[in-house]
Formats: sequence, C-alpha cells, structure tokens
Amino acid sequence: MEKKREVTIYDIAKELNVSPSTVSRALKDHHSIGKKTKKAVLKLAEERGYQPNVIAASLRSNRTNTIGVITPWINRPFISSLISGVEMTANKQGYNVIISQSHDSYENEVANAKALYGSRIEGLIVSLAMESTNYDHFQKFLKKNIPVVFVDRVPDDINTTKVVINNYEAGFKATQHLIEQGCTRIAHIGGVRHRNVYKERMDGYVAALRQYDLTIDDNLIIESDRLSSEEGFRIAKYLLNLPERPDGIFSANDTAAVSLIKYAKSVGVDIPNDVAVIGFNNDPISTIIDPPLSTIIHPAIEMGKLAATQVLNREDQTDIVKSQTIMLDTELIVRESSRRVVIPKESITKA
Amino acid sequence: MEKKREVTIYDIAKELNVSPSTVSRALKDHHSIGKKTKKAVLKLAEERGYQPNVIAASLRSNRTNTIGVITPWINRPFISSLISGVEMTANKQGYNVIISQSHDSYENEVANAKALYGSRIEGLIVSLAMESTNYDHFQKFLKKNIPVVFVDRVPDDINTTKVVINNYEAGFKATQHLIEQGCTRIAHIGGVRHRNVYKERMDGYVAALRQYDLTIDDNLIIESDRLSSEEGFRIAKYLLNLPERPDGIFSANDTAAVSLIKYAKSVGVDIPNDVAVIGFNNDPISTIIDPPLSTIIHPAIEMGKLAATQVLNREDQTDIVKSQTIMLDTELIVRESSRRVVIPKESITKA
DNA sequence: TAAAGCTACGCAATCGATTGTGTTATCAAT
DNA sequence: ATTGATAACACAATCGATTGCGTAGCTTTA
Repeated sequence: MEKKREVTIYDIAKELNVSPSTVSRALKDHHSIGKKTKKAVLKLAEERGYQPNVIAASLRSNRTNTIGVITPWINRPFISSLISGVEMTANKQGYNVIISQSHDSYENEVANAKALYGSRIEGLIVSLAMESTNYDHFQKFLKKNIPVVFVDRVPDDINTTKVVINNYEAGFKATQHLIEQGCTRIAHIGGVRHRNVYKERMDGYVAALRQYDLTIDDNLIIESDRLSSEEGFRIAKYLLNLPERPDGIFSANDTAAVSLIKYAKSVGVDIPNDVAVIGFNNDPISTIIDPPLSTIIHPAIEMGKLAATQVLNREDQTDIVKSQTIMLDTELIVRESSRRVVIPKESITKA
Repeated sequence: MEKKREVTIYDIAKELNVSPSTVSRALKDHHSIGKKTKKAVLKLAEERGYQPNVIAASLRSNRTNTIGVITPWINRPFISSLISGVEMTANKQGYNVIISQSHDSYENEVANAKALYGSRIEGLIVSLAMESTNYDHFQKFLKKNIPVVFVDRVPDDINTTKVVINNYEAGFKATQHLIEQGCTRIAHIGGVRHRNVYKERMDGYVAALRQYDLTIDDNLIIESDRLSSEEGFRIAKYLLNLPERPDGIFSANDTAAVSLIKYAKSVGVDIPNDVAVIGFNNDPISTIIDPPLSTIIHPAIEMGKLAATQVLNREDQTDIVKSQTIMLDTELIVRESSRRVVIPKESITKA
C-alpha cells in the first residue's frame, strides 16, 4: 500500500508556478496577493483536497489551538456537564480539548499536568483532586504565561483565575431553608475541610445556625472524604441513631443525601417530618428518590463555558489582571424531602 | 516580560560541543552514542529543564500521539463512563484524548470528524449521532489508514472495528425475564430503528415473544427518537391507558422506564404486580427509583478501554483484519420493578 | 521625465527534532 | 605497517507552513 503523500502548499505552488509563500498568503487571504492568484490558489487547493498541516503551522507559530482539562473523574454528572460546557465554547472557537482525570489522586494530577504541559496546550482548566494540597505543578504554566483556570474545586493560595459557585451562600441558604421549615437540630454531612467547596458549604451552614441562634453541635458535623453512597449509609446510620436525633440534615452532595433518605425509609424515619433533608448538586437521582430531594443547583455547563471563555480570552493578553474569581449564584430547589406542612414560627425572619 | 525561550537540543548540543543529532540520539538512548556522551547529555538536559518539543517531533515523524473521540454527548452516565475508559488506556499508553460532541446532530458529527482529521489524530473512536445514517465523513480516515473504532452506536455498512454489547441477547433476556414473571402482554419502548442498538434490542424482544408464542402487537411497540424523561411520561400515559393494558414493559433505556414508573405510581398502577418493568443501562437512577428498576448492565468503562485498545493496537499494523466486531456480554439485573411473587406457569420452559 | 509610491510576489530563514549518509578515530588482525 | 572493521559522532536534508525583507514592474505625481 503506497503512502499517499498529503498535498502541501509546495505542490500547489509548483503547479501554479508561484512560490509557497504566495500560496500560504493566498490561503490566508493576505492583502498583498492579487485576486487572480488568490482565486487560482483557492481553486487548486480545493481540487487537490489540500489540508493544511496544523502541526507544521504549530511548530512555526508556536500555537497548538488546544486546551487541556484535568478533573478528578469525568463520569460524574456535574463534571461531565462541566466538560461538556468547556467543549462547546472551545469547539466554537476552533480549539481542541484534551481531557485527563486525576482519579482524585495528587500523583495523577501532577502527572497529567506534566503531560499536558509537554503537549504544549495553550490553556488549562482544572478541578482539583480531593487529595491535592500542593499546587506547584501548575506553576510552570503560569511562568510561561499559559492561563490556568480553576473550576469548582479550587486552591486558595494561588494567584490565578477561578470559576466557582457561591458555596458559602448556598450552604447558608440550604441551612436557612431547613430552619424555616422548623428544624432546630440540623446536622451537616460535609466533605474534606481542605477542599474549598466543602469548607465553604460548612461555613455557610454554621453561619446560618449562628444567625438563628441555634447551637452548633460538633457531633452533628460529619466530615467524609468520599461522600459516596456507602458513606451516606454509614453516616445515616450514625446520625439517625443518635440519642438526640437531628431533625434536619444538610448534605454537601446528593449522593449521600439520597442514601440517607433510603436508610431513613428502611428504618421508618419519616422524611421530611421526622427529618428534613437537603442535598447539593441537583443530580438526576435527586428527582427520582422518593420523596424528591431538595437540593442546590450547580450551573455546571455554564461553569464549563465560562472557564473556557476565561482561558481563551486570557491569551495574548497582558497580565494586568492576573487573578480573578468569578462566583456564580446557585439556586435553592425545594422539593418534598424538606417541605413541611408546619408553619414556621413568626419569630423567624427571612434574611 | 521577556519571552523565555525553551531549551532545545541545539542549546544542549552547543554547550556540550556535540551536534544536535547526537543529543537527539542520546536522549533516545540510541546505541551509536557513547556512554559518556549519553550521560553528559542526559545530565545537562535535566539541569536545563529540557522539554522535548512534541510539535517538532510530530512534524518530522508524522505522529501526534493523539486520538479523537466523537460522541453524541458527554454528560450522560453511559458515555462519560465510556470516555473515562478511553482516557485511562490512552493515558497509560502515552496518548492524548481529544473529545468532541455531536449533540446527536449529523452536521456536527461531520464537522467534528473534519476538525479531528485536520488535527492529525492517529485514531478515532465514535459513537454515532442519533441522526446519522450516512458515514462518508469517516472514509477519509480509513483511506489514510487511520483506525476508526465505533462503539455502542455503530453503523452496519462500514468496514471497520466495532465494540458493542449484545443488544439482541440483552433484549431477549429482558423480555424473557418478564415472560418468566408471568407477563403475557409485553410492551416495548424503543429508540429509532435505524440505530443498531435500538433495532437489535427490539429484535431480541420480538424473538423472545415468538419463542414463547406470545402475540406481537404493534400497538405495544413504541419508537421514540429521544427516550427522554418527558417522552417516558408521554409514552407511559399512552401505554397505561390502553384498553388492554400491557402487564410488562421493556424499555430501551432507564430514563424512560423510570418516568414510566413514576407515572404509574401517580395513577395507582402497581409496579410490578400490575405492570412489571425493566429498563436498560443501569443508570444510577435505576437504583434510586422505588421500586428499584430491573435493568441491563452495560460495561461502559470496559467498552471504552477496549475501544481504545483496538484503536491503539491497530496502528502500524497491516490491514489484514480490517473489520472486526467485538461483542460484549450484558447482565440482567433483576430488581423489584419486575420481580413478582407469582410462580410462572410450568408451561414456560427456560430457553 | 525622474523620483516616489504601490502592487504583487519571491527568497530564504525559521520553528525543533529526526535520520540517512557520511566521516573520523581507534583497534584488531594479518 | 597496512587494511578492514567498528565505534562514535557530525552534516545536512527534511517535515510544511510562516514571515521579514527584498525587488521587479507599473502607476502616479511634480
């Protein structure tokens, strides 16, 4: 099988008796090329099925038209939606998106960053691994002025652009909602504290309790490093069997909240009347569980689009604005898992 | 801000008073380079933080170490898991993965294929858009001997490697299971017929009915082009209000099945005793719905890994085996949505 | 009519790594 | 001491596209 050589600008140049540079310029619609020549080049290029060699162009121009993405996993509702958003705007602007996953491991994250750096990506979008507390592996991008945008799970001590949701406010709203439903003993199922999203949701939770003069009971604040379905069951078992059972639970994700509801049902605890529950993320499962789970909406696709926009627009820009945090609002979705028939006390004022 | 030039083999060569070719060979552990020279080169490369320019190497060697993926969407449980699998094996072999989504549109699929072709990918993994019935846009890959592997939603008239599940058998098993539970009037919620997966699931369904001498009623066979949640409701409404209501329903995906169950519950139809239901995919929601949904397991991550393996191993291989279909087995998961207490009639023999 | 200004294009270097083809030492063998 | 073999490296072309600079030819202007 003979290798069919690709058509190059040289082939076209030779055939038209012009120079390769003329062909190159004609193809790029350069002003200094005559109309006739331009037309002839375009025509022949079309005929010969000319495909520009982006690799060669990349080498010369030092641009790859590619951005990279590092996320913990890609097969999770929130993250896959986020990546979907990234792909949409990148695609629209003619950029490729290279993905990689850290599996929540620091080592993988470092390895992925290194690989992407080697691939000469022009921008990087990262949602941090659960494990990561050191962020040096991103410095080489910044030093080379390659924009790095963090999304959702972001570091706090690095000077760059971040796209996040207002986790604090969301945590506050969720908790406040439970309070307004008459809950007074509210537990929180949270993630690891060193990860901004979980810390802030908890902070919001604590702040709400404070604002409404409710006691903060450390026994009701759980820190889980997984927030998986299994963890959800384990935690549910613990919380619902406490001597003084909580009457409201704010979970930092839907997965754990759903497991908790399932467990509650299995032991005859009434949701929402015995215990009101609210989750986080608005995963598909939240609408399926019975009773449907109240939750917080994450604008995942939007976040992806925004992150991509940030990365792409940061390019060849002066570094006046080095750091920036874009904070998106969330929305509280009240469903049956937390909607009580009881009228909240009048003493409670809306914030 | 001064542009820091990257360290090249020329820099290293100059500093060591050797030629760039020697540096290149030393870095690649070529045999014709002396130990001392090799060591010196490696040492200096390390010191200077040399990063090989993959673009330049690509241009010369005509290899990009990149594969492309085109899927309808990426934010769907099955597909994101599939991509996750692709990424894992590609990453392990040092390949990048560029993703793109067709949004189930033929036009997008064509555009994506074109873009990826331009990006000089070395392999392509595709799950077809719902719309696509023409596959010419993949021919240019095949002509250039770039491996194309189709996954799950595959064309039937193209000569290349495919990774699929045994949809026919799965459809058969699902239907047979309903029959064994005593259902005699079984409906099927299917997808568009021109898409292999849906056609085959339906074929399996029909075959099972035939084998057990049940009548095939066209009114009970629905073709939906979305199989969305909304469609599920619409179809549920239709099916459950038929004069002769079906007593079993096999849905080609979980989304529609779950909607159907929800609707059934809302109108007081007992699942599984009035109507037994089975879905397809084992989406997370299938375990959350009450009663839990029986379904068919798709080995999504495995399929992704396999597809990637196929693509990567097909390279620089002679084209002896041009076409190959790898068919994976599925598993029937019986949950409460289809488990009846009734003993199936003795007349029913297992296949 | 000569100087100045365009128009339309060609030349050749460049981006870095790779690789086929030399070219020198060095050493063993006769 | 001469030859052939081998080790260790250098040269230079190559992969295609891009681009700063240069120039021939034609037009315009004083």
